[in-house]
Amino acid sequence: MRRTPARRPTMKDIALRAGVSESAVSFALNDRPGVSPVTRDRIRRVAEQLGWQPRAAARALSGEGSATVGLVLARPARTLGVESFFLQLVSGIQEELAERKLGLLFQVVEGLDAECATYRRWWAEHRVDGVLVVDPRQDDPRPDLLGGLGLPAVMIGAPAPEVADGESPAVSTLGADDAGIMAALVGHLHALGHRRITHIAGLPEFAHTQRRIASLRAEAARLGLTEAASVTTDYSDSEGAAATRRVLDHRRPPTALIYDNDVLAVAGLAVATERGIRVPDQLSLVAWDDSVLCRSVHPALTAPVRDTAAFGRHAAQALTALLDGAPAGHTQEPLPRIEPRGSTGPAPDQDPVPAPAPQEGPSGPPRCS
Amino acid sequence: MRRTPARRPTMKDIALRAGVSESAVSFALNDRPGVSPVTRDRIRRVAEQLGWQPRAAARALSGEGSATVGLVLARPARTLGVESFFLQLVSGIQEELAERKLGLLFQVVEGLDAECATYRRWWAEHRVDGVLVVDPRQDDPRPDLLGGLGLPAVMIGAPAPEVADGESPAVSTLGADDAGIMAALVGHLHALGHRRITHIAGLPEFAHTQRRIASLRAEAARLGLTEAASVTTDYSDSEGAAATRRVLDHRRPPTALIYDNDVLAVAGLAVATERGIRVPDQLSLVAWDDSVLCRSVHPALTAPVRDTAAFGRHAAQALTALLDGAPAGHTQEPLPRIEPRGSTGPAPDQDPVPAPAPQEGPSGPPRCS
DNA sequence: CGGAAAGACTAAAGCGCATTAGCGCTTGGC
DNA sequence: GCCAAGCGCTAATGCGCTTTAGTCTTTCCG
Repeated sequence: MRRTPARRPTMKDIALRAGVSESAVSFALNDRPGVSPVTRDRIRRVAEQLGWQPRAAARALSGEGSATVGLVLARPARTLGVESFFLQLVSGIQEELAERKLGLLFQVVEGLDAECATYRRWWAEHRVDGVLVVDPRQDDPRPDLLGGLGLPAVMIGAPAPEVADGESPAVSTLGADDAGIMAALVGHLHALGHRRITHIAGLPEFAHTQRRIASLRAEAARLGLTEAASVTTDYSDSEGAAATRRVLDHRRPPTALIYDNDVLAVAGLAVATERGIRVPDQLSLVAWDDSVLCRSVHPALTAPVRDTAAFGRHAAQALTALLDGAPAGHTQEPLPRIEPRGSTGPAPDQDPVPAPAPQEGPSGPPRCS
Repeated sequence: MRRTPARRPTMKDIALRAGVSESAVSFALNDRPGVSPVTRDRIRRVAEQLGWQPRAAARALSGEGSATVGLVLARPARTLGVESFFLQLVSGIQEELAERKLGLLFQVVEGLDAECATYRRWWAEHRVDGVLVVDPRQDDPRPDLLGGLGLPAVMIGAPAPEVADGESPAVSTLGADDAGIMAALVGHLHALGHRRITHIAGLPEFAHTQRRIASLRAEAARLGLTEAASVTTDYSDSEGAAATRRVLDHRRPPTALIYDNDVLAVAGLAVATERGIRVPDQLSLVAWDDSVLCRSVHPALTAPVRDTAAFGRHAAQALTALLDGAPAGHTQEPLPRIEPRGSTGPAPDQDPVPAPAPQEGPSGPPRCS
């Protein structure tokens, strides 16, 4: 038999017990003037003794906001439970939110449209005070949408927006230096003697994918590398493996591969292992995001080591600043350091010999973007 | 310059426009009797036209519940962003919740105490109508806590609780057949000729860890395996690797290893690779949870393939049933199928030769639980 | 010593919704 | 032809909190 649940105390209970009016209680508990220090203390004691907590809905209804921020993840299911990145990010976000007693409303949806619909609904229902937005895109409709709704937002991993003089941007942005990282990775490989580098990228509609592709091209031009290219994938292991096979089937395959996330890189490493290509002797591999994964496989994967939890914390800080009334602005994350591990080494003198794959038919021609 | 955000319409606006009272609007929009079909339609149209959505706080305040369920993840940060399991689970949970227009309040905390504190706070603030609880433990305090608070809850991955006749359990449970899976895994390995099996387990305080350990012991006894043991870890890659090293350093090392999650297994595979132990010729590996990871590494890891998203969906269904007033009960997940992959093969005729680890001092004696 | 100002506190209204009581009208049964 | 019942709707209340507008008392100053 279920015990009848305890009734939660309200301010009225406190007022009764402390012998004051409800307003006095409100003033006392919200650090507002209007009550003497002694009364304040007494009220506080009673509140504590009763285990009172403000009822979220009542607060929200009387104009205080919902004390909640939202986060929507819009990724196809199969690439979802994959990257350590998100849980790390969320974990960092929470650290900051917990301090401010803000809740995190979380939603996983299939695509961009559903994501936008979620924002609209949250806005209409007053469910969140602001949102954190991930995976900025090319021609992203979300800043305008959120700006139009007047819903405070932080675009995580987006560059500073271009705004006309005097205008203030609709949303805050938290930049990750993709170009800088790419330059560092290419520099690392170039220093090891690599001249043919291929970039196995993620989804082309994401802005950071485009930035990385552009940066690779720029660095290649700067260093005089004529054979540097990017191919895009959907972040899934299968496409990572397939792209790797295609690239390695090339007449003059690259000596180094840069993968846009850990899953792609691990899948690529498996392809190399399967083909008997020695890493890093014949082929060097780099993963974009560091993770347990990168450290777990053998050889461990060279990767830029950034503090993802801190990234999340900064994003949450940018949002709380916005909620406090600060104008939207831009923050830039520091450039992470490249951690060289077993998967990168000096470029081979000769090209790696792509042994025919064990149980595989002839591969098609490599398709590079 | 930020546009002044649009004012969100309330029922009063609808009432005004439709020329009826607020109550009529409430009746019409909540499918309650008291308005004629024509008026109802008119009101509905106006509501739609205005893009009205019920304000969550107001609903909650007038006794309707918060339309939100909570999920707390209490895992040390370093083992967090690791398993695909959680995001998959959450993704499944959302599918169900989205249909019922329920939000998911998500929180990551450091430990059990913080988790319990979160439940208390959520309860006191009326922030959630129910919670989903993961990682059931030995002597878990959470069912009693939640039962006492009268907060509907579903323990994900917990066996049916023992309750006295006539009593109903405090919370619902959704069982995963750990014992059955372990039996199937041991059976698979036994059929391949393996006789020395070690189980690299997860955190000992989790109930499922204990169930798996007990099941391994039982199966070993049934099959007459004298050398079957479990060692526990914290799920981190480093402990997975360390445990693997210790076990392989044994005088007569096992020919098969069962890992309690994908990360441990991948770390174990890396150790084998690093030592030049051929998988599966000399050593077979099994991962408990299937994931992209298991499929990405080479050789791919044999694992029980369960539909984690469905698991999450079922958990959410159990909770919504509870919210609808159904009594707490138990549901059992079906036994997943074991997917044999490249990491398991016939037991070697001879023991695998544990080559001395490259840069490592002599290992201590293996410690098994 | 009178009046203004400041301080401590209370009363009351309002946030947006659900719900209950109640009002006026139409029907139906006898 | 009258009363009861039912329908369609409105008015009013309450959820728990914040906030504004007071009220009453004390203090300070000219």
